[in-house]
Amino acid sequence: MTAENTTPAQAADDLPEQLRIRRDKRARIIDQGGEAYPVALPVTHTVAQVRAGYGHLEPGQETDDVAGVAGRVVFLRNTGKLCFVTLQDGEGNRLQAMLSQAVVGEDALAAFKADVDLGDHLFVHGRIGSSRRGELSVFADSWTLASKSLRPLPVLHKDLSEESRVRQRYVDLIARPAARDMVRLRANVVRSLRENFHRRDFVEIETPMLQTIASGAAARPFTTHMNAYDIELYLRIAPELFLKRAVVGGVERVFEINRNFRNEGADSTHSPEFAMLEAYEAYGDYNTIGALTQNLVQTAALDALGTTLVTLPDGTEYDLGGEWAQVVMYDSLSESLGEQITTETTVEELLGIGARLGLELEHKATNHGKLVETLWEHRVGDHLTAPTFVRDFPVETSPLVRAHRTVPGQVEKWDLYVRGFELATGYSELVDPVIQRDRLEAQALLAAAGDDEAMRLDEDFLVAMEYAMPPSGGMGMGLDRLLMALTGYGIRETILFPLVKPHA
RNA sequence: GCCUCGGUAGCUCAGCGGUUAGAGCUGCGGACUUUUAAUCCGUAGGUCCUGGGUUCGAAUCCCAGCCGGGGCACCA
Repeated sequence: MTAENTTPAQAADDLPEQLRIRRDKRARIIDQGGEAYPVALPVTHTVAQVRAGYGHLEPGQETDDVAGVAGRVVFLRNTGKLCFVTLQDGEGNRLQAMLSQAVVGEDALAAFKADVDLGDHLFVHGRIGSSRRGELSVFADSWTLASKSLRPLPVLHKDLSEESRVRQRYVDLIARPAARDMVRLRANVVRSLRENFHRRDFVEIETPMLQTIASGAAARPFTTHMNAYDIELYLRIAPELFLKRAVVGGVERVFEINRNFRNEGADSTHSPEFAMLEAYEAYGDYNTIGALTQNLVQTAALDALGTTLVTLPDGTEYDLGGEWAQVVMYDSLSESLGEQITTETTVEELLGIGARLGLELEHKATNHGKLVETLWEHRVGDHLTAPTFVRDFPVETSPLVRAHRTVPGQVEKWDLYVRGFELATGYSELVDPVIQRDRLEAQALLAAAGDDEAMRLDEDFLVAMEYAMPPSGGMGMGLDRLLMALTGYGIRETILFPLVKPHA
């Protein structure tokens, strides 16, 4: 044995039996002059190509077509002088190979039995045909180990525990079809969104992740430190203020698909890092950007699922298609409460309503807007399942939105609710730099008073706005949440590698 | 942050004060040339999450902590 090929004895002693045996097999294969990890293999067909080209074969029908195919071993059946092995590709396509002693020879078959385990990558070469039982197969005339797995596969007929799924997604992807599907579904959704934007002549840009002021949303940021300049930096909580700078500079139809970071709670609808789509359209408003959002979601559903009719894991269905419902926040809240709520309703009255409903609202008592939004979420938002635009928000909670064109005290903002969670939000953007400065200064006062989620004042953003931003519609949509809406899974299932606490 | 349920073999789980902690799959040895989670015979594999405590005796009961699921609170 060479030093490179030897597992240190001390480590090997601590290893569970099944891991130790596989390490020993690897070492033995290499010692005997074989390769456990060959650099290249003469692959001529993918598993999918063989299935597509020969799926029609009758049971027992053989061809003279020869293929070299590789895949991960997911089943092994040994009937003595004939072995069956099922190879799986990354998408979950499977193809059987048959190794007969009469074809590969006694030594090659014995080596196959000794060297190949479940989970290994295997290359087989041989004629394509169908077994007597009708299983499409490669009748191997030779085989080669493509990559030796040192760890056993989990049982493939039961799902991994939820913890193992996220901690070892690579295993989850091998074992669970839904995990494989989510990766492709997410990619197809993102592609659909991008292509839709490109068809509309939107320009995709990337704005800073590291920011000296984290603003553009009401959220607590992550902090970090830059050594070269010796300054504290924030991970962005939203791209909004930079996308607006771009609009000021003339990128008048602009979008970004990228990550935001918020240092807050994590649950089935919240992840500390999450993917966000934001888009701004000059000479649009919250109506045009709402229509755009509806089309983006519906087109993504059609492109990725083939339908706007979503079937959830529990079997229930709902439709993302058609014209989405619209409700006005104050009207729907008034209707739900059976009493009129307006921008004139006082904080004391709202607290009284909350108390009658048994809600703890004292920590929200800083202003009218927060109370109205909280009451609305409890009474209306949590129960909205069909996609619904909720329109016209209180001004206090929306410092970046322009005043409603006819209703005093409200702003032209909608939230898009689907299945009880907020999927997207859209504005008629506030472009008056004087009002914008007033709004952010008011937020700064809240921050100074201890509200650590008040929006920060970004002076350079205000200077940019003073160069005049055209009237615009803007929207932001949680990409992970779009996947949730399309699949019914929790946010951590939509993220390939979600943050997981390390074991102690 | 609070409440609640869970953490046992490589994987999925049972056992919930009383012999030496079990099952299925997996592994290892053997039989078998058409299997589909092959079958059959034999066999190995465990800091029972961690640390304290109670007890003649703890995987099991109590306390503290770590990690995870669900719910509440906060947030998108």
